[in-house]
Amino acid sequence: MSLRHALLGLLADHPASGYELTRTFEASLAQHAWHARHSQIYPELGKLADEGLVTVVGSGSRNRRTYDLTEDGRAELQRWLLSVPDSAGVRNESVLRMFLLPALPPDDARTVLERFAAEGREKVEVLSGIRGLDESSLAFGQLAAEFGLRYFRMQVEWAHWAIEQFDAAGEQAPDRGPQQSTV
Amino acid sequence: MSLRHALLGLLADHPASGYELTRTFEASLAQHAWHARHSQIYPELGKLADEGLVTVVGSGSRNRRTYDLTEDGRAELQRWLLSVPDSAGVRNESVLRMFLLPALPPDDARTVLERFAAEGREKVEVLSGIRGLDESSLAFGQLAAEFGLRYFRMQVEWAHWAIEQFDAAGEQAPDRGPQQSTV
DNA sequence: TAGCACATGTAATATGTTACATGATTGA
DNA sequence: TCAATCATGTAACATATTACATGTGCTA
Repeated sequence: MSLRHALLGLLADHPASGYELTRTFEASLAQHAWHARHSQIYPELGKLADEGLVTVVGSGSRNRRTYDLTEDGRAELQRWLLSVPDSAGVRNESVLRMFLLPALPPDDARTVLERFAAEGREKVEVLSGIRGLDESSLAFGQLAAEFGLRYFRMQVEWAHWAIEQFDAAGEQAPDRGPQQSTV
Repeated sequence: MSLRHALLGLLADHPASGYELTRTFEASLAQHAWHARHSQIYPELGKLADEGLVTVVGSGSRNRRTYDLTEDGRAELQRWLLSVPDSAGVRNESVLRMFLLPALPPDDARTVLERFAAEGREKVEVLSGIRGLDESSLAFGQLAAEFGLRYFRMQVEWAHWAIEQFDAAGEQAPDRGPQQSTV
């Protein structure tokens, strides 16, 4: 039930439409926190409205409706934020791939690790630009951007460390001859 | 379809039963990579066996069956590891909570951040002990442990940074008086 | 002989993805 | 007027969780 709390949390920042919320998910939450598509967001907003946790505060052209938190919604959000999470239930396909790399021939593993490091460097560059753009208020976007920056720096450093490990493992077994790639 | 690749990846390390795989998920993958329960693992092993990607290589008491990769299974695993992932689809409830903290009164946000930092410190301590225990081979467990160590150090540092931000935001608006907690 | 860890299985429910569907508004 | 973006909705399917269900082997 994290989707509904994610929606409540975004609406706590400012009222928004389903469309805006969908784009905020893509831009801000999807990377490290929570991923959701519009096909899940629109029905959930409907349910939240039925339950009185959000309410429609405006409508525009193209059937656009703007939602805001109700008092009940804010209370539920705060209750959830202060509660102690029971279990994580983390899902991260990139990290899963990295953990399973020993199943590849070392040369291929290195190739994938280089790719992982390069992706991290690119993300760091993008996020370095974003940081500090809006210093006026402490919004969730700033917390997310700083987390992302630190995360991707860690990703790059870990990948370098992992490449060293594969190199060292290769040197310890030089009798196996040059490693054959499967690609 | 990452679950099946996670299973193939674990079996690439060594043959295992559904029960062992379930425990490896809990101990090694669930934290950062992929979470799965036995109720999902057993049926998926059955499907993988039907499709010829894994095979039963032994059975013990209590209906225990040990699975191993087939050649097809290894090929599929390597194909997947070398393919470029399309979209992440990340899910991490702890991080989601942290990003939404601005919805709390600053005092409560700080409390939750302290909790987050403390959790990170504990994990770092545990993982510092694990690291270097099995230096003989480069197994996925070592990649995961090192990633975890670096991740939780980052978590602690980010939490400290975030606490500073909340403190600074509080000082910029001292006219609002002492912040009232909702708890 | 009781309690715990081992070991597997499945049904009902909830959540999430993919694909299909529709149409308005804006800017080149 | 064409393409892109805005804006929402839903049905079919896939994946994941929770709860229920059964029994074995070990050890104190």
